[in-house]
Formats: sequence, C-alpha cells, structure tokens
Amino acid sequence: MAAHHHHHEPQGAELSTAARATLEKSGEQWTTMRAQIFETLAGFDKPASAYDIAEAVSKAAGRRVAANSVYRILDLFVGANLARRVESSNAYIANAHPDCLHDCIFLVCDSCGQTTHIDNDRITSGVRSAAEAAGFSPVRPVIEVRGKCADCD
Amino acid sequence: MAAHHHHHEPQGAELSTAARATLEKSGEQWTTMRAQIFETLAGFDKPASAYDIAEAVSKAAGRRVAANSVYRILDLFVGANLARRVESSNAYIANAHPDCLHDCIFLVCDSCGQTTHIDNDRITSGVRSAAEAAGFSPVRPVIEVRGKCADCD
DNA sequence: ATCGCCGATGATATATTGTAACTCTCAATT
DNA sequence: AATTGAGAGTTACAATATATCATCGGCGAT
Repeated sequence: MAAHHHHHEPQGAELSTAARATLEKSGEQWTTMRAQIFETLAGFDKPASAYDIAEAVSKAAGRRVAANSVYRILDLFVGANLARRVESSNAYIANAHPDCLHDCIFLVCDSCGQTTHIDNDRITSGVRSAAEAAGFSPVRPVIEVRGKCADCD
Repeated sequence: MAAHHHHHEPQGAELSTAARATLEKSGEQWTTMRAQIFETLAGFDKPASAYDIAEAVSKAAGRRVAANSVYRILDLFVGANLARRVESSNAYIANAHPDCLHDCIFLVCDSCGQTTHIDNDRITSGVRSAAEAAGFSPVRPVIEVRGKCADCD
C-alpha cells in the first residue's frame, strides 16, 4: 500500500455522528429521514440497493418510505462522501470515514455479495494519470473487482 | 504503457469476420441474428444499451427483435470476448480485437458519452495483485473512469 | 421417413432500478 | 398573517434486466 494512513473506523452511533458532522459541514441538514437512511445503510453488511433501504426503513419506521426519497438522499450522501455507489452492483455502501476523500477500490464477491473496500493511492493515481495521458480529464475513477472473497473461495 | 502490442484494429466487415472466427472457435454458431447484433453494436460510436440495439436491429431488419434475445446474445458475446459491458453506463461496446484477452480500462465522457478504451497491463495487474493481497480471488476487474473527453473539455 | 432431441429464437410477462413532475408540510423569515 | 424554500410524499413512468414457456429447424437414432 502506498501512503499508510490510519483510519480509526467508527461504527454504529459513532459513525452516524461523524457522518452528521461531515454533512452539516457541507451546509446540509441532518434530518430524521437522513439519519434513518444513513443508519440503515450502515447496518447492512453488504451493498444495499435503494429499494433494499426503502424496504428496511419502511419496516423499521412503521411507515411507507418511497424509493425516490431514498434516491434523493443517497445522491446527497454520495455527493457529500458519506456513501459510495458500487456501479457493478447497482448498490450503495456507507463510507466508514466520510471525512477523508479517496478514490476507492471495491472487491465484490460474486458468490456471497460481500464487498470490501481497499485504498491504494498508487493504483488510483496510476489510473488517473493513464486517463490524462489519453487526453481525458478524469473526474471519478470506478475501480471494482468481481471475484471470490476469502470465505467463499 | 507496459507491453506494447500492436493491434491491427479491424473494422466493419473485417471485424465481423474476426468476431465470427473467435465465436466459432469457442464452439458457438455464427447465426444471422448474432451477426446482425454484432454489426449493429459495432456500428455504434458509443456504448449501446441492449434496448438501443434491439431498436436498431428491429428497424434495420424490418421485424421486431425483443430485448431478451439481445441480452442473450450480448451475454454470449461478453463471455466470448466479442463485446464488453461498461458497468457504469449499463451499456455494451464491441471489442475491436476479440482474439486477444485484456483487462481493459474505459474512459467514459460524462458530457458526450464517447467511451474510449485503453490497455495498461501495469495498472490492471496492479489491481489484480492488490485484490489478491487482500485475500480475494479476482475474476474480472472493472476499471472505468468517468470524466471529460478531450473534445468536450 | 419420422421421431425425438436440442440449440436458437420468439413471445409474453414481470422484476428491478432509476427519474420526472408535481404536491404537501413545516419552519424561518418578512 | 403571508411568503418562501428545503425536505419529503405521491404518482406516474422510463429504462434496464430476467424468467418462463412456446416454436422452429436441423440432425442423429430408430
């Protein structure tokens, strides 16, 4: 790994607090709905689709929450780096350290769906420079690896 | 770029011939429908969705071609390396050199949709080894970069 | 030859994922 | 009290993807 860089990986309530701080710092409100969606997303152990989240929040809150509300809020979260979208799964995952910005790499297990995330700045900056070398202005690298996790292997 | 490696990039009829050879080598038939879909896909200048292809083939052939047939054939093509799926666009692109196997990197312009493909074995093998180092057995790296192409920049 | 099998395709239906347009509510401000 | 604007709800729809069963045509075995 390139630059080490120790994350203290907050979980549960502590993670929500960190997420809230980040979101508010960007001028957005931390509403009840947003908190519920964030906590639900963080509670999944693998990437969740907007519909998974809508269903879980509906059940937990005892009232119907529509998918489009979930999408709005997920988009906001992705923009604020509180969550990431896993493109090859059409699903979202909470960001364990919203305060620090990385291009990240997801390892997605095709058999159990577990998705882990690694940081490797040497690789991601290599991808960015290769794109630049081709006359392209990179905005968002999408680097995901489909395969088998250690447990399923 | 790592290992240079000259592709003679076939186009049009020549590309179809190469695709046909590759597909038949893998024990599959090159049917009229498959040829039409391949040629249609190759005719697009940017990634095409299964529905785009279904529509174009329907128009060209004067009969209705259903999306699911297109999906079946695209899956076959992807499996045989005749086409690639661009995950972040939910779309497909013809592979200009079906006879040689690469992990490839797509540069997708968010403004015009143009998608170019680069090969860089140093990067892709770096991604594979990073995944392996994390106890993961990589099968298919998905490396795409969203951004702006030289023309739109 | 004809019967049955099989791969390819067609037809239909449905599931999943994602957007658009408009409304409602509530709280801050005027 | 009226105005405004952000957040959330409602409804409708579009786009992407899969499942199931039917049909057709070739081809080998009887």
